Amino acid sequence: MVTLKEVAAKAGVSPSTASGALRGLDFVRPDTAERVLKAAQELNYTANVSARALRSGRTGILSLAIPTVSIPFYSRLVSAMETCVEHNGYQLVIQQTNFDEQMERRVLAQAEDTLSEGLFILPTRLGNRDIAALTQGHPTVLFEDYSTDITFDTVNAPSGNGIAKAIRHLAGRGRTHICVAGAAPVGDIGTVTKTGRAGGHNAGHAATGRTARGASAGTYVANRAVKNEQNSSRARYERIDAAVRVLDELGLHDTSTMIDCNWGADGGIELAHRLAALAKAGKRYDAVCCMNDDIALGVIRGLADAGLRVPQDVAVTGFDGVPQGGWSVPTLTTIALDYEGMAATAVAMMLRKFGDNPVTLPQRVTAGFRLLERESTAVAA
Amino acid sequence: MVTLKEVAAKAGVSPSTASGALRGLDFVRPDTAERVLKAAQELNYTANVSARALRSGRTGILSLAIPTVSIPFYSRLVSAMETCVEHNGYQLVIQQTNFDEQMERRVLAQAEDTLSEGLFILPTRLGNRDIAALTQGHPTVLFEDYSTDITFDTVNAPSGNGIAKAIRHLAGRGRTHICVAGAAPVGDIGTVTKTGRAGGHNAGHAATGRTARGASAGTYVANRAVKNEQNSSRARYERIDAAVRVLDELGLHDTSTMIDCNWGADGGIELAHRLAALAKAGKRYDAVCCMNDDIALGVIRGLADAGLRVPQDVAVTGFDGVPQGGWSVPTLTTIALDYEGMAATAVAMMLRKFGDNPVTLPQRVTAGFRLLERESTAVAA
DNA sequence: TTGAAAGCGCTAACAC
DNA sequence: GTGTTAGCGCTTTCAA
Repeated sequence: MVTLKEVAAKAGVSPSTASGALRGLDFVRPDTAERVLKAAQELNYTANVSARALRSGRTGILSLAIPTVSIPFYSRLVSAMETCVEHNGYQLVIQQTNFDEQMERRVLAQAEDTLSEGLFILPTRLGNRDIAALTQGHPTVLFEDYSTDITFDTVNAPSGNGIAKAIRHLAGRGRTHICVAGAAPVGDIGTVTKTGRAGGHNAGHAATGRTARGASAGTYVANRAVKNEQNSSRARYERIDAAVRVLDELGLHDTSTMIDCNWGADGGIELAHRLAALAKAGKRYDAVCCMNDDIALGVIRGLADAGLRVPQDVAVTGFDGVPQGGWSVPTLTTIALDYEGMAATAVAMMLRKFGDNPVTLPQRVTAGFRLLERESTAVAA
Repeated sequence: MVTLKEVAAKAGVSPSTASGALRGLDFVRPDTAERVLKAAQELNYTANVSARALRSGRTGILSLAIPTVSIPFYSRLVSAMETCVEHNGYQLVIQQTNFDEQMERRVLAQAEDTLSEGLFILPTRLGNRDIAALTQGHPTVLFEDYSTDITFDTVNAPSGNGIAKAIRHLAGRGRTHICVAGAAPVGDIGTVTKTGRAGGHNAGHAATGRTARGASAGTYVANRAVKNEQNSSRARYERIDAAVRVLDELGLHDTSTMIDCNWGADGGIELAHRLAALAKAGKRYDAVCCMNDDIALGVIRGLADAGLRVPQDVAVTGFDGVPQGGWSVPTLTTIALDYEGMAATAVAMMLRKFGDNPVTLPQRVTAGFRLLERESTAVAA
């Protein structure tokens, strides 16, 4: 390995001058700088990053902990994050936590022990009390934190507003019997937290056919305590809240229902089968508002199994705007998220911490979104 | 930040002893070690990774350069790689090259300038001559390199064998007019390299309706020179080769065809529309063998547009075994890859370089696969 | 078994 | 402008 010292020697200057020249600092005379550059070139010199890191305290690495990269929502987020981080001159380490509490703990606990200068994490099992305890002041930015306190800089998907928009869209299409898929009715909240797992493997068990009645906004609010105590899948609650409120507002709570399911295609398929069975039994729903695109794609698949047509018999909406919804049969109406915007905001929040500006209080930013109207809701009831 | 020196002071020993104790070296007396550990605990000491890296030369970081993480094949691979790398005590940096030659160059050129101890790269634009020049001996493992020389340790998908299996499967289902989607006939190879882009944005333009006749194995082999010179999408050629050979062997080259398209769902959709037009004109194909799952999902979508039924009218196969094929309508018959196996092999190849074992010659490993029979080929012609 | 001393390669004060 | 000097925090000889 060729060192700075050798370059300096070859260029006939001191290491510090060489250092300055190589970093383009302007205290070096142009011709000197050129000589150094030439020497470096000839020796094929490349700075030792570890040494630089030790000296400067900057490693140029940020890390991102998400459940997995193989679920479309997360891979879109990772993709946007990598691009954004790279544009800011950093590299991105990824860590998959697999919806597992221990892995989330480990990532947080080891954050300080790592070359990483800062951690982005999308927690699914840990509350921000735990996170604060583990993170010990290490620069941290959260994704999808909906807790009542804002203790960390956070970037959230527009869960509430998005779901509201989707439901209004369905209602606007004349749908009156809406099944909210992936959200349990209030009475089941405890159950949700026990079995619920975004994209996970537990069989979703739901209080099928219950109407949202008992889950009116008022009732639900009373359950917030439970919600904060049990820190499972967070976006879920935000979306349930919104769904309940909008259904109430539209006067659809008697005809509609909320059914829990896994937040993956498997969950959607299963739920669709259950819906088909209900239809046979005379209880028809003419729309399914899914808590994410994977569920929605599964629902479309499951309805096809049962010979129910989308959108003629049942309209379906998703949430996230993952690419796959653009070429499913039928294509999926969804709430498209601004991934690039989310990434840009999160990275900006992180870099702000490194500057020597005064420290500001943590903020929570909700990403922009738009309703992507496609085939799965193209027909009015 | 609390340093080793402080821990040593608190424990009443020297830094070197403390260092040994913390790393569990056995020259330290047990009770001394315990004292050090206790001190470290109390001070909440955590070793400075940069310093350790500088001293030891080991950063514990590996990096993976792939076109993008938002295409399912790549995200599955990234997911498997992250898990595997983590199990081996390393962290994974990802870098998206976006099917762009300059980005691939940059990643390779900067590899040495990075905290990363080794680079995994799936090149799409660079030949391994270029790669060798840029990589300068930095530990490197390739994915998807099919060039004639084996100059790097490489892990490949079973492109040839996989496509062959898919085509045999279609033939076994009585399909005789097979369209190979995503592969241009020989005459167009030059064109492919100009416009072809895995998952990219160029509109695929194809010599529609040409049969594979002119593209028999013999003819094709003559074009290998071109193939090696132009290092675009590599898996492509391997798969074309196999397709041509098997179609020949099955006596289906007169009735079949090869049509180029983008390696994304958009390409598949477009191609399906073209196929539908051909069908109207009396030229029917009863099967489409796609070079990857994204194309296949697009083809299914595009055929639906035209009212052609899958699998009754047209059978469709994919390649890669991405999760989405498991819940499409219909579900997709595909060549499922062993992602975990690919990752394990690639990581083992990398770690072997770090050991002090004798250096062996580079190897090329082809991953295992199996045919996943699903609905898209469930009916015989 | 422990400690002192010497760096790993670089950057940042400070002097010249 | 440039060189000298002094570390960043750790590991690793080598002596004691």
